[in-house]
Amino acid sequence: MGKRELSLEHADALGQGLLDIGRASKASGVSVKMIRHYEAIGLLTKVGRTHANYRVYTDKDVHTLRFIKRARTLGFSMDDIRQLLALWQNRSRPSASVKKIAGGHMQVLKRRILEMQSMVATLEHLTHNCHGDSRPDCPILEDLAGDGHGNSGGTARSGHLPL
Amino acid sequence: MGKRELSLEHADALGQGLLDIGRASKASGVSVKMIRHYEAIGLLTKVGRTHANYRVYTDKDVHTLRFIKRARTLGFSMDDIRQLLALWQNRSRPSASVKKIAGGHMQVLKRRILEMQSMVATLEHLTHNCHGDSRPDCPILEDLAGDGHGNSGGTARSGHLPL
DNA sequence: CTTGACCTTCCCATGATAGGAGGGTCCAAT
DNA sequence: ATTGGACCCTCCTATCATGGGAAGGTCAAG
Repeated sequence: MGKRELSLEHADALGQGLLDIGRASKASGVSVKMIRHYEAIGLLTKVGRTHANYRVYTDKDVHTLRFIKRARTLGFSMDDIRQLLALWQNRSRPSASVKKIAGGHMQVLKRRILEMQSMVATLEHLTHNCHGDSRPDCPILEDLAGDGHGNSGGTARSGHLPL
Repeated sequence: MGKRELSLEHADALGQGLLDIGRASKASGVSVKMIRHYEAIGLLTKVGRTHANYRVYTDKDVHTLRFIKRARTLGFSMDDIRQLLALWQNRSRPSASVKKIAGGHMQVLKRRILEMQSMVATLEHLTHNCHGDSRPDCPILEDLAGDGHGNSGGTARSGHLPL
């Protein structure tokens, strides 16, 4: 069936190395949706268009997309990426600026890792003490409930609220 | 400086232990915004109201809020919490059900930790090789750009873990 | 009565990503 | 030439948990 081979040659001015958004997506690993989004938020300078208003991507654009993709894979925020792209495109950048962004990001990551490790440690402890059978007694729930009172029906003295 | 002391006594029928949303917030550590939100999404059964339409919280409601708060602190999703609350309120629950939810959550956490540790390892390696001075040469950018050898070590180019 | 701390509802924003509706365009096969 | 369908376009909605703020009501204290 119609498997549209490369075309858009008809477009106003193009040599080769020009891709439509679907091909740019495959070439970069960034989804079509996200490519449009990155353009919308200004991460990608406005790309070209065919006469039919189709976006046209150069090898350079695709390279930028791969850059973004890789940075996302390393967990950088879009904001960090915006700065990294600017530095990348500035051939007289000081590498210290790049290193600083990366260092800040690592700190964020490390803090999050510690938080999650603490969660895991607690959960590990609680589940270790939970028999995990058909009986209702459960230290996990007891912890969540605030330990102190075994709970539930305890303060059943709820005042009726007639409204 | 009308510091509205406890009142809402005027409300039709109340003994004590009944709080307005602000007090319930302080007592539970859950923000006022979130208390309303939890009610809206059905995590909290509808609370009482005064004649003036103010929400009224019982000790039991506050206990539930603290339960939610604690579960969030341990990183459970709202969906997990919904189930945990149901189990908590079901006095004949099998502890195995609770343990299963906690175990699933731990797996999610552990996977995320591994992902982030991998990011950190890569970044650590890259920043280690970056002089971080005024010169533009930067292995971090080289890696992101995918340009040739950004990748000297072993860890670098992968970025994906088996999920 | 005024003040101001508190409450109410409703709408909007975040960050990164995805889904879908409704409609246009290109090309190959009928 | 028409058709089918793969692809493109824009615009709107949703996610998840949280918070900000506007516009207005209520209450106790000064």
